[in-house]
Amino acid sequence: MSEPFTDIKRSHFCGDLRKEDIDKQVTVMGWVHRRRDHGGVIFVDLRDRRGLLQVAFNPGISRASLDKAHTLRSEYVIAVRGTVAHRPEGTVNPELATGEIEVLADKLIILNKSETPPFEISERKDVSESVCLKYRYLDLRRPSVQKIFFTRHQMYQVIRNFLSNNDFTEIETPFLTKSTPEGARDYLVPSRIEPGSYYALPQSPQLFKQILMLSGFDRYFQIVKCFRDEDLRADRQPEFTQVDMELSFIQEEDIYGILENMMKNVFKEVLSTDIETPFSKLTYQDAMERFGLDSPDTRFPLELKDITSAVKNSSFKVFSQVAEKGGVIKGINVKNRSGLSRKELDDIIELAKIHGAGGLVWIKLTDDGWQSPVAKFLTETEKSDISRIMEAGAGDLLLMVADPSFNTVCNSLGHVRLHLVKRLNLQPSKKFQFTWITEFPLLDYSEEEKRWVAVHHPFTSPVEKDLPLLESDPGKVRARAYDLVLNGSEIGGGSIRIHRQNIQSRIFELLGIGSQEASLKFGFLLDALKYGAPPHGGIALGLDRLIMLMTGAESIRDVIAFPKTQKAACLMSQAPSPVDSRQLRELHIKSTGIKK
RNA sequence: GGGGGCGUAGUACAGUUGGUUUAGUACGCCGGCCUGUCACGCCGGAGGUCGCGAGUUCGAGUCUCGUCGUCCCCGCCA
Repeated sequence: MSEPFTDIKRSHFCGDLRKEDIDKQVTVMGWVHRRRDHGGVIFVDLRDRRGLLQVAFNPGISRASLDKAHTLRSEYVIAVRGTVAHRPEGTVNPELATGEIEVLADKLIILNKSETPPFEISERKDVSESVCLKYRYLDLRRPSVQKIFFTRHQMYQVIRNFLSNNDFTEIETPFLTKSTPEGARDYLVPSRIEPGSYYALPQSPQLFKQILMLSGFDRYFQIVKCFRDEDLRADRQPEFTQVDMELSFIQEEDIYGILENMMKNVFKEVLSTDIETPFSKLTYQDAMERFGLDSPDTRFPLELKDITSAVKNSSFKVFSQVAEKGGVIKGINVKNRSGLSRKELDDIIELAKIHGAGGLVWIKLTDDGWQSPVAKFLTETEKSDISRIMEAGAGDLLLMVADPSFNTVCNSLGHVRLHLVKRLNLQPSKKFQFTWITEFPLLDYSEEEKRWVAVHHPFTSPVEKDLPLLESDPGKVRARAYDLVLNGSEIGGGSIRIHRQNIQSRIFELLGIGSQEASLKFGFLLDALKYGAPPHGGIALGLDRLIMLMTGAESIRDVIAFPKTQKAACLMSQAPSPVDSRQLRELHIKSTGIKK
């Protein structure tokens, strides 16, 4: 029978009591973590958000409480009054922070009972993720799970304090906003008042934060949810949190400096870790050339080398034909790994193919010479050129990819590289390696849409001296855009924006967005730009990913209190779900879906 | 949209070439015993739509097809 909660007040958290509290009368409240019933004496591990505390029920202290304690079960919510006592000789538990003491209970109140939970609230997690997510409220009771959210909270506080102390103002922007072209698919919200019209949930507060700069706030930030209706990944959720910021009268270096200081603070305050500043910088081009990816993990060697010049005339047709088409041949030298098995090589080839490569050529440099399916095609000159470029010697394993597309070569080898890092269990040179990726291309030609599309977004400023290339060679124009990469994960990105209307018009023209369409889609920003826009720029960091890296979480779901599955469903609330037909009528919506 | 993995008591798993009993094991749960345990211990007990639906077969947890859920990846997404 659960009892009323009156005339009783908690005096301490369970996890906070120490031997300094011995002889104190305390009242603690929490959940029955575990009960050990010895008949004549009962121990209960009582859990609250601060930790575990052993409560002893002893007939010498209170017969009534002991009798009542027999009825306790896992996850009952109880209040216990008692005296803090040193544990008897030999019964101290060094595993517990409170292990030197226990509370001798003289009063027990059962505040609430619990059904047997579907799984133990234990740190030995042998429960599948979908069961955890269905009962997320129980999963969240685990101390290790709670710890992530305490850490996350702490990170928020450091960020807010830092930015506030640096003249940033936190301003909220609308969630019910306007759908914009470009970028990700929007989540739409139908308008009840305006039939056939829709709001979109923001993919980011991009346009609004630029407007705030035009309004003269000078520095803005917001810790804010963003929404993107795209397929999920281990590090992608449909709604996620960014710290979004925008600054006026600044250049790239100003933003780098502020972010570096902010991250220094975050890591110091939250993890007591000193990180190195300024962060290293890599141009997009160098990142691709050396690491194959635009979010390179630079903590490991195994860099890509370009061997096009060495094999462009090779009698191995795959190489020579790719070179003829203007493609490249790149390779990785895996030092002292010529002993890798056929199976492992096959896995690597398969991985390269998944990432777009037609295939992958391997060469084992053994003491008996070059062992490879393509060895017989290579001349001695070609071999020595390859060896020179790749700094290869006996015992090494060379992996090469050739493709007409530079990006395909880099991307596939970049992923092969990461696979090798994991497979060979290479140790990172640093725990946290931040890198700025700079000089992204402004535009990318979309074969699918047959037009140029913005790599970052359409308001990103081109590099001033590349402006003449806008019309002549758009693919060569560099953007004043930058990404922040931590240990091979992109955790943020931003750019200096276009604040001059004539340049914005040229960009829209390139993107095939007519002036009519432009004013329809984001006319308010274009209008605003006419009224004295200061030079401005900003950045946004994905806080879910950042906290993942800080806590070592394997999945983004681990750092979100109520995450969604890969099909964007919430297993706890059962969202999304069908709605009443009356709701649809009010919203002037008729579903064409055929979910049985 | 595509490729791959997984799905068996509350939970985590085992289940052989398709044929051994009533589909097992551990934890949890229920009952009993137990005054120093701490993943307490001992004795006993209950608990199964083998995800769902077809098919092959004398016979399916096991094979085939479909479907649903979940995870990883490609495309997509900064």
